[in-house]
Amino acid sequence: MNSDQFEQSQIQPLLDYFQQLIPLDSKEKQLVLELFKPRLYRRRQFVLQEGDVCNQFNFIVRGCLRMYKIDEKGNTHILQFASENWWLTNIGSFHDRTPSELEIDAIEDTVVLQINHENLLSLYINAPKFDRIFRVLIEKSFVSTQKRLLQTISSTAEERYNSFLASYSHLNNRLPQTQIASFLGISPEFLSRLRNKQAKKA
Amino acid sequence: MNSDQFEQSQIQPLLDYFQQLIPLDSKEKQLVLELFKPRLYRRRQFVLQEGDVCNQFNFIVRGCLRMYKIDEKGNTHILQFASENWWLTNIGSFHDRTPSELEIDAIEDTVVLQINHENLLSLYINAPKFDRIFRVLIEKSFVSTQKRLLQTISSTAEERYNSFLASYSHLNNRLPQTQIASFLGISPEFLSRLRNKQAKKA
DNA sequence: AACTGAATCAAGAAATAGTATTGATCTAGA
DNA sequence: TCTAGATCAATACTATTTCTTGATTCAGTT
Repeated sequence: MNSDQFEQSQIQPLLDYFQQLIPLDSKEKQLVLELFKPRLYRRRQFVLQEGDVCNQFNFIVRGCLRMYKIDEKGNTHILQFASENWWLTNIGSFHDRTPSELEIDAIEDTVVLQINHENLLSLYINAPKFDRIFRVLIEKSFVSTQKRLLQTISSTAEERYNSFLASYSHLNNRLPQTQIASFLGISPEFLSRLRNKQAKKA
Repeated sequence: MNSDQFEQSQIQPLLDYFQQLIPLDSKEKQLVLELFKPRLYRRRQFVLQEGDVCNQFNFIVRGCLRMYKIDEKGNTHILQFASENWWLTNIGSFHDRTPSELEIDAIEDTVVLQINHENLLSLYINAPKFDRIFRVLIEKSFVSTQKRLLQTISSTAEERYNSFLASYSHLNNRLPQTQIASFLGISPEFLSRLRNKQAKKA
């Protein structure tokens, strides 16, 4: 498979995604084809390192990324997972062109379609419909972050785990327990016990 | 260990290295301290990815890096290993500011001291002695590449393996056999048989 | 004071991924 | 037609990652 075929075969999920929000005309499709580039990240590979300016907006075709912060004690706190058909970027760093405090890396081998800052601006200029599309998609992410914050400040670990299950059931068996624990803000051991408890109940 | 202490403790091998070639005065040492930055790469982490411009000149403090090319069939061919007290950079890409066809990644967790393109130029301007130092060190690498090329076009796999042993005996037990095979340009299975054969002889 | 929801630490166990070996078969070039 | 090597498949071995469990601790409830 040469790299052109690779691009062809990977771009479709993104076109479908846009199409579902607002139909695109052929000029717009063409722009997407030109400006989004596929890229493979291997497990554990960094997509964004602390201190670098985030220059990419990523659409996940397959695999799974995580965005997280490492605190002074060296503990990692996962802000967000992103798997198939989700977006991930450090939008603060991307927008303001400031060094990122967050890191992004791949939990599994992951194929993304990415557009860099410059090309995204050019996309907005050449096809203003994408202003709306990106507004909508950012709203979606924003809302889901709000929900999660609310969960976090109002629930016990078990409740948070259950709502993780409700929203991300497809990731529950796919991700190592340590990652889920770090997303929920509990210790891996405690998550192990929660799971055990629930298994016995059922 | 805070990051200052980390820098302090890691820079010495590089100062020793330079010192051995040509003694440095304190201003020059100071420049080295300011312009070279320590960095840790974890096993499998990329130092340079295909398509990016190589912007760093790396001195290996500990660990091991490899520079390689992935061909159209997906096979990887290792051009060079670099372990303690060696240098590694894609000098073509670094010098011409062109996208790299080669990749560099870490075979082991590796600490390097790196200087970027801009800072290296500034080092040459502020301390012309480094023109000579870097000329010497690049000559060394050049000569060893020539030797290897000559080996490659003139010897059997077994001879090449033996001369790998002669030059890199410290890496023989440290690197996975697959990596050595890819360096020698043979299949891992065949290397296994070569080793077996030599073990029986002895 | 006792209970609950958690954390931390240590030790093993289980699962997975990475690496090496071996035999069988195939191939290109001297 | 030899020889130096590749390729494929199966198995074995090793190392790393992940999970589980018990013991202990701790800070806020009740």
